[in-house]
Amino acid sequence: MNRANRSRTNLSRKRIVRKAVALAAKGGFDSVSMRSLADKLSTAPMSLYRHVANKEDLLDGMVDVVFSEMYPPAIGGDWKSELRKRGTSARAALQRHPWAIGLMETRMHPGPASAVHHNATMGCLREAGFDFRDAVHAYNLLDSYTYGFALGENTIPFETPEESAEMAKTTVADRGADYPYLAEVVVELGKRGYDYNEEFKFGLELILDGLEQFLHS
Amino acid sequence: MNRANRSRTNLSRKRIVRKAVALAAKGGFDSVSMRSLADKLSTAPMSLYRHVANKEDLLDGMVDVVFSEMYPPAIGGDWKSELRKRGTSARAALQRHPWAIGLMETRMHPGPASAVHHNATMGCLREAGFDFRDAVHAYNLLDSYTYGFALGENTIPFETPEESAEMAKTTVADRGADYPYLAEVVVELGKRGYDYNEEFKFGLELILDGLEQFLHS
DNA sequence: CGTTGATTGCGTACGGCGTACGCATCTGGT
DNA sequence: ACCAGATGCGTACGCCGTACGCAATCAACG
Repeated sequence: MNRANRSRTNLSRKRIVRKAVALAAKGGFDSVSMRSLADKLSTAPMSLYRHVANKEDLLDGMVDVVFSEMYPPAIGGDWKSELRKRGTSARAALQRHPWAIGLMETRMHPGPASAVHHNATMGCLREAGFDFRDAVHAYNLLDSYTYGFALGENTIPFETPEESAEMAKTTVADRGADYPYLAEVVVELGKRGYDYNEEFKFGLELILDGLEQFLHS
Repeated sequence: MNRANRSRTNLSRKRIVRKAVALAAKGGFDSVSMRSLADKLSTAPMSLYRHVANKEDLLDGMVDVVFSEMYPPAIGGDWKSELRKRGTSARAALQRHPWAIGLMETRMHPGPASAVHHNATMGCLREAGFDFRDAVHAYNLLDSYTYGFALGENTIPFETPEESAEMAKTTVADRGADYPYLAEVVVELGKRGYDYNEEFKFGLELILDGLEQFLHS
């Protein structure tokens, strides 16, 4: 009766995945449960399973959304600047979707956007002159750095000044004298904070320069 | 009656944390629940809470075990070789304890081993000649790479040949022609597999060389 | 020795989770 | 008008973390 006139094809994989990403953005990754997601879509939990095999499959979809937001480097262009753009946009995407970091490289069934992206990046490296093995090396290096940086950036224990201060106390106060270098970090970083953009750029540039030298050697 | 003669102080934070790490090693991270852990310790779930504030606190303890297994670089030694040793042992530790990767940088209450380790690493960089800001840059670069690499290494979708083959099919078979570079990766890697040691070494060496150049510029 | 107060272990219970299973309802093709 | 397949959903099971409070034990003291 009530739901009788609800048009039947309101639900779809796409709509579900979209809402899941939105929900994760608003309430954090843990707030994405099949139950809460169903609520948000004004439907029942088990209804979702007609469009999504299981939660793992849902995560596959969510991850692919993130991949679709990363710039796919042009194959055959200026590899260094293309990969710089890729790195920057990848970090930005992971910053927008922190929940994705631990999932990106874990998927058993990569979606279409993932395929496009990986193909473009690998192609960019190969056409830049790296042979297969070195391209894999370079790819791994770039991605490890990017994901690792995002991991640190988005899960840093002190986000607010007061949390930082609290941590400074519990970490350092008692035993600060024993760990002078660590104390310096906590104090200094609490004072001026981080510029993550500059931080990321430093590493990315160093790696790209290193790869260029490697390529011409 | 039955348990009356059970010596009372069998349980302790240390024993609990140890068992938790062992359990994670054997059955995977998800198998570490307060219930299963209590089982392994022949006690009741709620008994654990006398020695551990909550599950988060338990994770803090587990993470500190992993930190304690990483080589703390000597402050004032040959920074490059010290950091190479540190990097190698850090990766090894994360390989032994894959469940830790996503947790290491997230802890709000770092344990003693964590403090020692971070202090040593930061000290090694400062005494190598990096000023504070650059030392932070270098530290972030090294750790991002290490954690990112471990993340990829330990969660790679294809571990067994058959899984690799299955993934090759679903990823590439239909649409392989559209993604030639990706197809190459799947096929080649399925054929000869990975040498993670060499893979990690490539990036670590490139980064250390880059840092050295940066230091002398 | 007896008493007492603190420490430690645990039984019960609550509200969440993912999802197997099967029925109810709607829709499009004949 | 009918039926077959697609779609939505109600119920139920076995997990999870943990709040709460009682029971058993041990340490200290009179």
